[in-house]
Amino acid sequence: MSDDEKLVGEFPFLPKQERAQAKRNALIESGYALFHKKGYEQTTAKEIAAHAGVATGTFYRYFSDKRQLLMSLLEDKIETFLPPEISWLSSNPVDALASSLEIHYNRIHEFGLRHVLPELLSKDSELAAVLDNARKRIHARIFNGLKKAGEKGLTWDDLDLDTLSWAIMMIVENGLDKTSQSEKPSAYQDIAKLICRMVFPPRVLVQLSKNDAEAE
Amino acid sequence: MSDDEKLVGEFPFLPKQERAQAKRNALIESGYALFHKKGYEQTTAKEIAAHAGVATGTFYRYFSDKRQLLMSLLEDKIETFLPPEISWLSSNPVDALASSLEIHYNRIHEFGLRHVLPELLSKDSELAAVLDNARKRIHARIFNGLKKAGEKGLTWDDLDLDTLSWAIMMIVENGLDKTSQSEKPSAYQDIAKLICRMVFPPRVLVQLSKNDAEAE
Amino acid sequence: MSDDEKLVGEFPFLPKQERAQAKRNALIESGYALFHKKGYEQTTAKEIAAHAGVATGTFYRYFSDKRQLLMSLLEDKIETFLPPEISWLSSNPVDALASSLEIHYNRIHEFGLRHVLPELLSKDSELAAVLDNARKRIHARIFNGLKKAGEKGLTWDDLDLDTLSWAIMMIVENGLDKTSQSEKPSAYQDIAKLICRMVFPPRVLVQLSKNDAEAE
Amino acid sequence: MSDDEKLVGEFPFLPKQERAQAKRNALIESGYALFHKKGYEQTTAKEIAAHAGVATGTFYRYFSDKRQLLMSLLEDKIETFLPPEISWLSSNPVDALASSLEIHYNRIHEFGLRHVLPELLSKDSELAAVLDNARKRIHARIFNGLKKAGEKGLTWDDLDLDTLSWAIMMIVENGLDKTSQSEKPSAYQDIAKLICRMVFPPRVLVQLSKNDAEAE
DNA sequence: TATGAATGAGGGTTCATTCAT
DNA sequence: GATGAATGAACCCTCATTCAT
Repeated sequence: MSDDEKLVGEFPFLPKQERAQAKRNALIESGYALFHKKGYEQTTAKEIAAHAGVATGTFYRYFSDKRQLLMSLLEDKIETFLPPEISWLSSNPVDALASSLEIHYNRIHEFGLRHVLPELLSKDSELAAVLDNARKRIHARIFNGLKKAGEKGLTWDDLDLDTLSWAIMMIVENGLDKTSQSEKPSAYQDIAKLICRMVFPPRVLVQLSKNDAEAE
Repeated sequence: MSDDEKLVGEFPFLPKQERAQAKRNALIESGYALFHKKGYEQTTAKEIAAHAGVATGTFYRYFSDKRQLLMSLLEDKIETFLPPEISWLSSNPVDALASSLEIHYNRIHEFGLRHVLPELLSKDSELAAVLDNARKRIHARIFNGLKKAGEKGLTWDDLDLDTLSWAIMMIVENGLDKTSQSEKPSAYQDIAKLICRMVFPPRVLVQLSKNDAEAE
Repeated sequence: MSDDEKLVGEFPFLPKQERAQAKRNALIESGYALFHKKGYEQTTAKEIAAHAGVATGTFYRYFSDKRQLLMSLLEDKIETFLPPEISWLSSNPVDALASSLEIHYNRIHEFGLRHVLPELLSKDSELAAVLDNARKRIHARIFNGLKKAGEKGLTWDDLDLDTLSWAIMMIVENGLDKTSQSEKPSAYQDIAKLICRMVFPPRVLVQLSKNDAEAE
Repeated sequence: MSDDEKLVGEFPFLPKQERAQAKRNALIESGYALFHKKGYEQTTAKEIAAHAGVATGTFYRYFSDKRQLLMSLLEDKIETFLPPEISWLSSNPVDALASSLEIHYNRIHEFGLRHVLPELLSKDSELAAVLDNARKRIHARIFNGLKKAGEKGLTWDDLDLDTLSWAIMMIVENGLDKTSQSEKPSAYQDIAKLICRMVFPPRVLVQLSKNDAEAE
């Protein structure tokens, strides 16, 4: 399956750029894996290089230092932070939300770098900017979804959308693993229900599910 | 010239134990201040000792290492994490909650170690345990408050209290500073309202404020 | 766009050897320029190659290492060290010497490698030999000039020509820039006068300038 | 002979400050020895520490880096650069100068750092300043000696003292080792004679030695 | 006990040199 | 030949920890 072996007689190479790209990616993946496993400060450039199967010096061909690798890593992976679009207008918002949450929590969990970042933020404003930007995008995405729902007259009419988006983000952003001792199957349903109660007045929820029932 | 040498046969002001205790405290406070300002990894034992006005070696008489100082520090300060008791039963739960939130956010903000901790957790399970324990206490406190309210029939009747407590904790634990660009005066009110909507059905909120009005 | 590719069936302008020679020269010139600007130790092979417009590896086709390039460089440029022939017999030796000095100081100054070499000498006897050889040639040139003047009976009759040549070399070799704060226009004249006093007894100087006056 | 062993029962220490000073000195001496032997760039901080019998880190307690050790070293040793006071007024200036030269050349030779410095000067202006200052002191010392002789009417009356001092400095500063192949016993005498010819008109030299003869 | 000088392993980074393409 | 990515030994420097005083 290796890209290096095709036909007879070996053509053992990718064009230069691709090979370099591959190496760069290997370093990013190694950085990711090791930051994830051991934390950022505890991981050395040497280790990352070794894990990627290249020499120490090669690390510095692709990245000016460890920090810059982290930045690249984040830019590559930051999409993971974005929650999926939430369809508030669906006939059954609780279920829809629950399934969105499940997908998102899994992605977040898979992207295990959240706990690596906080200490760095205070001393690295560029990094902070990258993350802050990601956060703003999440917030905006939630905000816009809610706004559409609001325009249809579905939400509470005295909502502060900014605060609400933020609160949802807080819930969405923090994995379930914190209290994972319980890990009950209905967790996503329960969270979805809570969030819906912040968003919709009860009558809307009833109405929506009635539509749902009729539609069946 | 030392404080310890005056006249003959001087009495040290504090019994030995107390003086040692004072030194220990000075180290903890210095550690706290420096971790806060520069981050945990960026702070050296020497700096902490210097800041506390003792010699480097003295640090190691009181703490086996930097990590252990952090643990002690947390045990001293962890109370700050605990939100104040929330009086869900108050006649005006939104206002009561808003004011509790404000107090708590301020305390959390003042305790600036939150951003120092996460990376350490992954490699130090003992530390994780300390924090997890704090978290459990917060959760329990919220949980119990809600339970009492539930027993009075005030809350939604299909609540999963565990999940709800957790969601409130997520909102409560994460400072407002994240989206601090807005920083509107009504922020606490808005958050409190959202939380109350997760907890109480509308009619209860109406009822409670009616009581409130009548009481006046 | 390369110079090598124009039309079909292009003739390379230079035979292979010449092109190689050109590359070699480019490397030497680049080495010279960079050693001059940044010092020997501070200049990397990569930089020299880049400055010469060739790949790093190409450097090592032409020179076994950086040191060897320096040697070649010196062999190319060492002529600059040689002071111009000094015409002691001229009717006005002071003026003649002054003008020779001016020319030589300028050449020495333009060849800015003097400050690069000394440290290398102690650890590289081959390099030391190259420079020592250059020095011997300078010494010999001065020595022979003086000898001719001596044979005409013009110099002090108790001169040790070896020592005198050496002393002149010391003065000639070290630029004026050391005490350049003064930088007076008469500097070369003054030095020339001093040197002439080491070489000629006063009466010869008088005699020579008398001839000079008569000749006019 | 060690300072550590006196009497019975060992009193194995110097007061703290002295021990620190001793260590600092050991480092300076080691730096000196190694710079001398291998050159500045070729000597590592680790080596200096090892040679001084201390750990690498100890080096950095006493010096911020290698460069700073060099500066201290120079400040310690720079006196060696200063030639001894030259007594131009002595009855036999050639002999007096010859003996001064011999002393100075030996000192210079013993202080083998001259060849270490030049490359550094171009990139380290602080270091350049230290050396420039030393040079100025040498120049001033020679200058003043000459001035006194001039005031007594002993020297050529059309001397530019600045240039003359500089020329003498060039001769004095550069060891004999350059052309050391010859190394004849009369070398100092010969040089002294040359210098005296730059300074004194012949009649003064004659006069002075006549005085000398009479005094005997 | 308190001190702070000393330790030395280990981190980040550079660069002369090689070698597959 | 020419290329330039890759190598890895070696550099500089830091700092957690020890220990003689």
